[in-house]
Amino acid sequence: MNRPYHHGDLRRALLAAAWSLLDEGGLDAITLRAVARRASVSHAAPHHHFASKAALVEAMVVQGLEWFAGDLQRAWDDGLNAGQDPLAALRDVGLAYLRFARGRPHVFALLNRPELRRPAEADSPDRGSVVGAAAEQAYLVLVRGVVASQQAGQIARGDPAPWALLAWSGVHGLAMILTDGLLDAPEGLSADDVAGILLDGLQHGLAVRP
Amino acid sequence: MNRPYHHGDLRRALLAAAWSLLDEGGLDAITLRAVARRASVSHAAPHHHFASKAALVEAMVVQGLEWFAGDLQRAWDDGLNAGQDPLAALRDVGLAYLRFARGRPHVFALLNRPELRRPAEADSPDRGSVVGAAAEQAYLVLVRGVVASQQAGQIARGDPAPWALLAWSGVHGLAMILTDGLLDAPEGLSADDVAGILLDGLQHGLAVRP
DNA sequence: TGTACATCAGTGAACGCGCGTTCACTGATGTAC
DNA sequence: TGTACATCAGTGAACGCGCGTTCACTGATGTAC
Repeated sequence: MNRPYHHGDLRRALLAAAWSLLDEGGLDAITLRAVARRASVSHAAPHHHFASKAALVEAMVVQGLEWFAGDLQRAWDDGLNAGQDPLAALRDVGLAYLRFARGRPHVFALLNRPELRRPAEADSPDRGSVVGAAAEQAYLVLVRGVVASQQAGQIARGDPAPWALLAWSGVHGLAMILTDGLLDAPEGLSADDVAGILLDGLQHGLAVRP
Repeated sequence: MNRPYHHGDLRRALLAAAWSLLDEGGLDAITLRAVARRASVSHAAPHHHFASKAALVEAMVVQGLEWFAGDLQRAWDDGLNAGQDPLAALRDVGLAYLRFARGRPHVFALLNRPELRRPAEADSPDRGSVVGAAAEQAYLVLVRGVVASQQAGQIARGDPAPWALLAWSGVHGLAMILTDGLLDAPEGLSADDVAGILLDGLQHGLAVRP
């Protein structure tokens, strides 16, 4: 292959290389040198596109959060478009959450590394807020779902935050258990079964009590 | 201080040093050299007590799981001894879970590193099972609580595993959120408030529906 | 259309760093007699 | 109670490793005229 001296789109290629390394070996597998190697470029080349390793990882966190929030939003929209009531659509958001975590466990784990979501040093004062804004998008999908369910009379009125937190905790906890967790899934149950059980339980927990 | 040439209890001192490093800086702060430094010993000394860094970390995981399971068991016993019904005692187990996670977030995170709970290589074939047995102790506290609640008529009969999973997911998810998570706690709520809300929600989700 | 030149985006050698591990060693301890 | 000696538990120097980063460089590209 007759590669020109200039790559043309190295920044994108470096990110792609980093994602594939992450999927294969987790965060520890990401080093600037490995990324450069996989992109078939000298190990100093990435510095023209990312000022430091931290900058590369930050770009990944932001992109990962966008994917994640996008998946959740899409599940919500699709549910409503299919004529579901808000609580059922919210359940689909939970399923999308679990599907994301199971489909790309290392990406999911990356998004849950708190030290990557805080400004590391004074050299990037706005880092926390950029990342924080991306994370907020995901949370807002959930809160909007809770509010819509309240308006439809399916969840008790009042501050939606506690309900959103309950739902998020349950789904997040199960996602951790399935990908990372202390527990194995109970014998004889598939991950989908388990997800269904959890979401049923949450739905009962959230539903207005007659 | 007139330290003798032989330390006397270096293995224990090394573990203590490793725990304090973990609490201060997380898993990445644990290196054999740093542990030796903190124990005021040359950096080759730990090899007389731990064959490798992995062996040290494994010892920590086992000890951490024992602490964790012990806290849960104690909460359950104390609840029953105080005359509570099983579901209320189970709620106290959840509180103990959250208290452990918040009190020693890096220890909690350590217990949730799946790569540390699997045998790393063929050189320790029984490693997974030693660690797994420790983890199982914690889970069994929960399952026993669910079974007792079922016998008391507070949770619907049948396979306790799904209920245990629901409870574990909710508490585990909240623990992750409070220590590591994507979300901040809702404004104006303390972590204890949030824990109370979650546990109320779970209790409603678990309770037999009249 | 051609040419001069600034800028961009790579290369490859080199830096210092902390790491886990190995090694020959030595001082301290405990035991047999 | 002494003494010889094996064993234990440290020391400190050295190893190779991969890392992030820096540097002087050079080939490719785009632009002004």
